[in-house]
Amino acid sequence: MATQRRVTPRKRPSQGRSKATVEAIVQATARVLLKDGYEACTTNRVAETAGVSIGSVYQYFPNKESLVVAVMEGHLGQMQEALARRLGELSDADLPTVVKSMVGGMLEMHRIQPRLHRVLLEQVPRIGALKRLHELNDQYEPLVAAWLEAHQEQLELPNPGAAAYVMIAAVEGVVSRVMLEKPGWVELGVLEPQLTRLILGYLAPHLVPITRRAPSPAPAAP
Amino acid sequence: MATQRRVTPRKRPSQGRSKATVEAIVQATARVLLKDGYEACTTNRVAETAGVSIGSVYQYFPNKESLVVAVMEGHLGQMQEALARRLGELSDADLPTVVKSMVGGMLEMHRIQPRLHRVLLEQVPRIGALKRLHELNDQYEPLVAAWLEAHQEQLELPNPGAAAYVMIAAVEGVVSRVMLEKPGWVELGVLEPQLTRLILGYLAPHLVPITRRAPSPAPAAP
Amino acid sequence: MATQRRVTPRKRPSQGRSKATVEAIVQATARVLLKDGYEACTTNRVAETAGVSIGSVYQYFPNKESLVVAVMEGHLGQMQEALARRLGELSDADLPTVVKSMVGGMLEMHRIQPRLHRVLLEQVPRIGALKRLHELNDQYEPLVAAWLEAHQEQLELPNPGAAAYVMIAAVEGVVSRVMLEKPGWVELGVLEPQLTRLILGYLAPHLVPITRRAPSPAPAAP
Amino acid sequence: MATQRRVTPRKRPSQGRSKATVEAIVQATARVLLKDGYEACTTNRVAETAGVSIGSVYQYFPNKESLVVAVMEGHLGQMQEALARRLGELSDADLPTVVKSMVGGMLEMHRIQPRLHRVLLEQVPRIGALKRLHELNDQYEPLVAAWLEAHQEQLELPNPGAAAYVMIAAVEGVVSRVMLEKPGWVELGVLEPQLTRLILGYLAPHLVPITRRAPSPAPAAP
DNA sequence: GATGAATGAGTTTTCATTCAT
DNA sequence: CATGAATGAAAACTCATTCAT
Repeated sequence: MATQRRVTPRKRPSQGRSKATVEAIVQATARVLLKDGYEACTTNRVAETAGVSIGSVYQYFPNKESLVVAVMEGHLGQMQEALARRLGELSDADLPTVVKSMVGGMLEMHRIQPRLHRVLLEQVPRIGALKRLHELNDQYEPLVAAWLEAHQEQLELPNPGAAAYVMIAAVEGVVSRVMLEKPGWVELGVLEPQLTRLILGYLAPHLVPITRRAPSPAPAAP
Repeated sequence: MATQRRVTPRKRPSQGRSKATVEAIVQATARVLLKDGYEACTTNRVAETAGVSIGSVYQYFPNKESLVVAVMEGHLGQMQEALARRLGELSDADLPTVVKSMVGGMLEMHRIQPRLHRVLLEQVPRIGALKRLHELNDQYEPLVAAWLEAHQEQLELPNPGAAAYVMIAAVEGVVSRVMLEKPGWVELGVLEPQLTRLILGYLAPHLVPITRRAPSPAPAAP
Repeated sequence: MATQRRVTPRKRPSQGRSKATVEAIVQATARVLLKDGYEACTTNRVAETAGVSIGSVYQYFPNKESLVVAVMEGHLGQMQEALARRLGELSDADLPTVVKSMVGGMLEMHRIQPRLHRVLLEQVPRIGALKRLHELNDQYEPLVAAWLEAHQEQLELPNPGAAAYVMIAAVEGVVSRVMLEKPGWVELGVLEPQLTRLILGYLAPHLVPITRRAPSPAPAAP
Repeated sequence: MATQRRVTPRKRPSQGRSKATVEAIVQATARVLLKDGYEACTTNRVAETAGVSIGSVYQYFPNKESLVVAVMEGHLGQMQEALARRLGELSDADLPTVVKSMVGGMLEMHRIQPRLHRVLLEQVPRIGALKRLHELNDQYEPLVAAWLEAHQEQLELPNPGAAAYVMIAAVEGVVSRVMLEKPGWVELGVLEPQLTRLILGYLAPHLVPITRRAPSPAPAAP
């Protein structure tokens, strides 16, 4: 389809000054992406915004794509950390805790630079931000799968192998979309209980507390 | 952020000859997108592939973006139809039928031109394919919501207002991702029961059949 | 410099219907020139404005330039007529009458479609409207020269051969410019006496009436 | 009518190298205009003629029009200077001197690149060369008007407010036209005395020397 | 004659990238 | 290392003109 090319930074900046330059360039790229969109994000504009010459940009980055990739990696790295903080250890946690961790982690990681996230997802071609986001999620599949396996008896899983994957994908899918369409739901706390129920109902329907006549009214979509 | 511009076709073809031309152009665009990716999808290449002159392309489409939009609209239109066929009427269906329709409809609509779908999602900037896909889904929210409301008694919904939305988003999120990462699951019939259980567990956990010791091993991801 | 090409209409319309079509096309050209300027005056737009197909335009006009030339010829023809009406016969007129005729004729001919005149002069390249306008004026040089020669005795002309030319050029130059910069002057009657004096002072300074202390204030430039 | 767009240079050249580039581009534009006319004056041809890449042209000029404007500004600047040299100070000069300065200044400024002048006037659309030329002239109106006012007593002006304008327009009109139609007249010295008489007869007819029976024959128009 | 779909050479313009200073 | 002038391939797009119907 399309030709591959190097997207990794050209050289590691060793000295402090260089490191600052590289940082400035990456931040400038993010800023331009946010302010003007991908199409208007030219290398010259990035250089200008960063306050360096275009030559300096090419000192550290082999091409334009690598600039955007650097921004994406930085952003995904932060998301990764946010998720890791919550999901890091769930070895001996009980089911509600695990579900809560998962849902909470997903929500938290999507609170990081949501506008930049949107631009990376919707506007940047070829970068494969969606794929990388999925991969990020997938890293936790083994962890979740392991826990599920370890607690199989209390669960009602017809297909434990697929469960971790489906569960992660479902939460990520809902959160991701809500962030784009109804960001208010996250802040209002509407989303979290729904997701908790969604996952709990999936893993262990018999443990879902019976909710008779919920008098709580539906929230207005923003 | 970025400036808007017209993406609607320039003029309606009146004669039969020109109608064929327009069709050829749109199909050529899709073909080039698939074969060479978005970046290589230049207007001249589209014209060449369609077997028309570049002038004819601009006779009917104001700019490059409008070409891709036309492809997207055609594709989403087909998806829409596929979903509508299944979800069209669920007024007096029972719960399992409704869930099955939903899940089945989503799966079916994602079977349409999955490679083109992927290109539109991952490579085409600014077009907002993701957004449009979400909008397509959202059209069915009222339908599903109405059904949920009509059958509230047999359900266990703490927040019926959000339920339809979450439910659709979850299924779409999982299906969409599985299509990209594990397309085999769909054909193998792995996904459908999982999604059915996911939604059933969400809407009415007390109705999920108890599955003791499923001896079926997890399928290997392709 | 640039290549010559045919600018005359392709064929004379013989039938009434064709004549109407040609007329419609020429008028449409003028209308588009006025409304949108030369750059936006494309053949297709002219055809559309005229309510005929582009093919019909090329039935009667060999190329775009001939369209604009036709407009110019029509316009200059009208100017020509206006001037001719005044300058047609001055054989036995006296000096003030001749000068008045000249100045009046120039003023009158510049009252014809001044906005179209401006567009033709300022925007249309290659057509040579300025040159044609000069040529139009120059047609009257022999007439004026003959009169001057016939009345040499009462004049004070050091170079009667040049006088007609200079005189015409001066009046045309002033009128033309005033039309662009201070059109109000023409209507207010400011210009005519000045031009009369200019020419009379040139041809026969001793005949200029002595104007002591003109208390009339200067008119405000619009 | 037509949309405005930027015609000013894009960036000021800072280094010596780029200053030479800009100069080469402007000169090349003038050369191409002269040699091939406006229609054939494409940006690529200008770049080629200047010996720079097309990219360098767009580094300093936002579009084609701005190139031609730069040429026009340069040309008008030179004209301006030529006129200023003569008209700069006429505070305490006497009438014949002032008239001579005016006429001489106009003639001199029209000796500057007459062929380029013609191309700019006749071929270049939208640039408004005629208007700018008028504006250039008009700058001197106050100067001339002030002088006229200061010497009102010795003049015979029915409308001093209009006099300066009419006078300038008349001379410019004649000179401009003679340059196009009878350039020889300027060199042969035919024009200057005629214009002097024209203006003198306008401002102070009683001061025009009586010319009896000029035996000099009229020169043949080239 | 009339139509308007089709043409395609030719233009302007952009922008990632290089490299002399 | 930093600079920014210079590059030029390549893209989008226009519009006068032709010609089959």
